[in-house]
Amino acid sequence: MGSGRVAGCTILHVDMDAFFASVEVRRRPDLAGTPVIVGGAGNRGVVTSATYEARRYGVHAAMPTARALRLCPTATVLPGDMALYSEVSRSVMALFRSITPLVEPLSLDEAFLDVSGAGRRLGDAAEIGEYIRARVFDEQGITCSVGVAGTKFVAKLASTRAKPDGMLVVRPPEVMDFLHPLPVGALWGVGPKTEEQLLRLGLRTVGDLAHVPARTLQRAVGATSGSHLHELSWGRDPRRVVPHEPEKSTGHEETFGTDVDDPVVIHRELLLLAERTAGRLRAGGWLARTVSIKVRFADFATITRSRTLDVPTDVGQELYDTARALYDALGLERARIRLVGVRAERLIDAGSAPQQLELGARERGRREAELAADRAARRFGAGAVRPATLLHRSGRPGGQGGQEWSGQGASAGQRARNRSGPPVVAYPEE
DNA sequence: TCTGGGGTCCTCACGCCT
DNA sequence: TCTGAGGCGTGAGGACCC
Repeated sequence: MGSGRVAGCTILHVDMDAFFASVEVRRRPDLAGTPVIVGGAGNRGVVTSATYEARRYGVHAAMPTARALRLCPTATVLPGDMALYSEVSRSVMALFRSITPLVEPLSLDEAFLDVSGAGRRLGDAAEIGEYIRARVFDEQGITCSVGVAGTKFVAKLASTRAKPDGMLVVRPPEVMDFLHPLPVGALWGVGPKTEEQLLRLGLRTVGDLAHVPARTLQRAVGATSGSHLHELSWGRDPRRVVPHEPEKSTGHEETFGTDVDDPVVIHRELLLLAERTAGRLRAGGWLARTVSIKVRFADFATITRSRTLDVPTDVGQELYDTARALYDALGLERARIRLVGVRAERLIDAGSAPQQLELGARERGRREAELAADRAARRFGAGAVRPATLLHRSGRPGGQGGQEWSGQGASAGQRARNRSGPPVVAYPEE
């Protein structure tokens, strides 16, 4: 594995190394070579990214920040800057697309590339991998790791093995030698629960799994997952690199700084989350057919409830009305709530959705107000315009301070300046 | 130790319709 | 007219990924 021509290998998996933390170090060179953690700093924050210097202390993503700091007291904790990471991500993805149109982003920091059409121009897949690594470093000042293989799944495992700042090529004849010694948990789709089930069957490695009849696996983990895992264990993965998959859902959720049992606070949070979700729907040009809510209780038990709408919508007030009805139907009497979330599901393209004759003037007026709010937000920043009740929020992280002006019954056209910040306008709720 | 936020996919149960 | 099977949509929950 590693050198020479790479016949049969045209799929690259490119993964930025400790992406968020690396971007922060680029911005603050004084932190180079030191442990840096990006994540929430509050009592309920978790690590989203950590430099390799921090990982040496056992710090990893999804770990509570408080615990990470106990393991690595000298680490610098930074809150994160998604706008900056998105900008770097866009530049990196643009570089990938200059090499091949077949780029499938998986998240901000990783993507699959099918370079079968780029060979004549740039060399074989391994040469293209090294070219990408050099250009990402030259242009962005951060490192990435590359896996090269004949399938997406092996390419992804290869990039993981190559980290940090490396590249691994797995040619088709080498796939079994590469795969079979790996622990079953290395397979895509095997998380802690499935791994536990497989270990109970005595299956520790991918090789163990490959030599068990597919029907045994299907009995253990379900028909679909069982046959899928069996195929993967033999290196079979027919999935192609697909440049664009349409979004299926979008939403927001938020964990309260401390558990909440006040229905007024929860309703207000649902309104905020519904407004944000609707803003995303309008920005993406989607309508939602289904609204779902998520409620997590103090003991971490989590429930979801959903309802399909008669008429698909991108209006925050309509999302909120449904979310609130779903929440109220739970009949929770002062239960202690840790988190609430609102999601818009079963999205359809707003442009292709049939016009609803029953869409009354009231709803249309509301939608126009929210569209005006979107325009104001683009001009003055998120949160410049919002429903009146959200101007008087307190007791939750991210709540707004008292510097703002609330225009009672103001239209989006009415604006006022607070003493130091951007204009803030409120529109009344229905 | 005490668990964020944004997603996707799968399974199962249930009601409705043919 | 009744009944059962199967398809389908919907809703809930769990597992997993980054």
